[in-house]
Amino acid sequence: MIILDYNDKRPIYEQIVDKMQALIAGGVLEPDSKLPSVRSLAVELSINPNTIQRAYSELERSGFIYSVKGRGNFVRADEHLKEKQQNKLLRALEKQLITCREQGITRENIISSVDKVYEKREDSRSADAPQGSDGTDLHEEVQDD
Amino acid sequence: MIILDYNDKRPIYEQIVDKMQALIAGGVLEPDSKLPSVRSLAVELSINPNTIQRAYSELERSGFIYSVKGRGNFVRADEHLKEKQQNKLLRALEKQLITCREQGITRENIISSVDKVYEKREDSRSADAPQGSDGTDLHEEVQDD
Amino acid sequence: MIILDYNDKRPIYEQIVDKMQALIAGGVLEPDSKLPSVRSLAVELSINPNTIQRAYSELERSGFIYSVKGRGNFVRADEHLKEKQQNKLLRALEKQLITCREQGITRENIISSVDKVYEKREDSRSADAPQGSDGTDLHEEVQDD
Amino acid sequence: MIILDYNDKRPIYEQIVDKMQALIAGGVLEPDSKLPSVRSLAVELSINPNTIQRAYSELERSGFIYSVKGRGNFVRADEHLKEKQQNKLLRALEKQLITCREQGITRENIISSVDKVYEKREDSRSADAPQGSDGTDLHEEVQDD
DNA sequence: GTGGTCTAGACCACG
DNA sequence: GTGGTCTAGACCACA
Repeated sequence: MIILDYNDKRPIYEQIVDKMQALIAGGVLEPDSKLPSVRSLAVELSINPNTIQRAYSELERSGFIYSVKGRGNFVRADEHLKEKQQNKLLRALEKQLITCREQGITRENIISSVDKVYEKREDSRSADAPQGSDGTDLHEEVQDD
Repeated sequence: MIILDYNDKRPIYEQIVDKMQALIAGGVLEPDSKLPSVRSLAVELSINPNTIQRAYSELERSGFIYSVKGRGNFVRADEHLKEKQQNKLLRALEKQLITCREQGITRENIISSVDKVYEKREDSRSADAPQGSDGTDLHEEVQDD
Repeated sequence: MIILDYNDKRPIYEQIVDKMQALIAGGVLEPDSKLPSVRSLAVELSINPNTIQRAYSELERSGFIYSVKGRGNFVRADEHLKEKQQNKLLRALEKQLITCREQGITRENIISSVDKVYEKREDSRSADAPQGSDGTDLHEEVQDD
Repeated sequence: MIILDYNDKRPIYEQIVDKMQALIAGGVLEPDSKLPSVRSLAVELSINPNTIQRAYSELERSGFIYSVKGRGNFVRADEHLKEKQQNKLLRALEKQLITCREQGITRENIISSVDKVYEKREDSRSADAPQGSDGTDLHEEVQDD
């Protein structure tokens, strides 16, 4: 379910947080369902339990999960999570759009990119998945040159 | 010309690199014009000269400037620089668009954001600046929750 | 009678202890009346009997109940219980008041909060409940930021 | 400046966070002043640097400080911090007041406690300290019995 | 078994 | 020297 990318500059715990947020906001993980335990996920990803612990702490802090001592970590039931998540993404997108605009990229260029991304999906969606679901790479890094 | 933001998570040298790249690609710094010396810029920004040196090295590596031993650093005359820069931005944008799509954001939502960013500017552009100019914060940070 | 809050950071057994203490000190549970058995309460709350056992042990230790082997757990008849409970609350309140004072909060601010809490209740009390009754969450958690 | 209480149930990092928040919101630590480095404070308190790191992370997350890699941690300049901090305390106080009210404690009892705390200070203030400053124990624990 | 905290020691990026 | 991440291993409280 979660694939770590050691070439990614972002820390491991952050990669986990992002994937989990996407999975939760995307509805793949249902409210009140139990997440893998800290130790078991650590074994599964072959990383240190402390790193999982940190990821889970972040997720709890940001309201995606709640943890009960002695029982485990559970997906928080919050109707507005998906909406919040989407707003966050849109705000981030707008910041990037401003940069594009400032560098002289035209609105047409942008729309063209949007279409490229969305039309590709439109094709595969009907034959493939019910809705955006699997690829969950938030904030992916971009090579500098 | 360059304003450092210590609240920004990105390292100082990277802020400088991004700013310079924007200034060069945007045409504010003209081809073959001389950049401030490492030492003077370090004084001006009151930071460590090593940091400036690193930024200049990065800029040289990515082809935005060239350095002449004993004379200084100069803006590279490259017709395709602007284009390369824009392509880089568009590729980054598309990655984020994919994430948006995967989280269930509709094409309409995206277009709406695009319009928000571009319409606002259309107004000010005619009265203000000929083209993308100063506000050039790439990769700007976004609050997590 | 008892509602567990799994979002609450406090351990389950402590939530039970606090609730019981409030019910007993508030007179809802009368002296010498029998508490639900460990097993039945565990079933009712669908939690581990060990947890109930621990809560009851704590209650016995702090003098709120007494247990008779083979017969069950009973509310202790102690005239001073209510008073002790109130003193405990007042001492806790004073500790927090000291913190408030140290952070520059004025006596007027405090009084204003006191009035907010007590006036609201004055209205509802006559039409509602004879005295402090159920909502009895000690140490309730407060969002950090 | 910071005294750890190993008898306190609260984790060490949280004790540090609370003290620091009090010191910052109380104006003892001035905006943009540098905090002790992670390592040096660890030595001073004779605890592990990781623990300090965690405390500082929490402080940054909650907006009290900002950190610059390679330079250190600095007090954030935020006019509203003190206000926010006081509001947080007042909200926590009100929760506790509700509990008091529910346990039958009268408004008079409360006021009496408030006066006890504030009058005592009024005496010592004129002869002692200019304003609430030194004692900085937020959320202090209260014995159960 | 679960989560949570802490230590000891290491490595990296930044300035 | 600074902060930040990660590992390994330990201990505790809770259910």
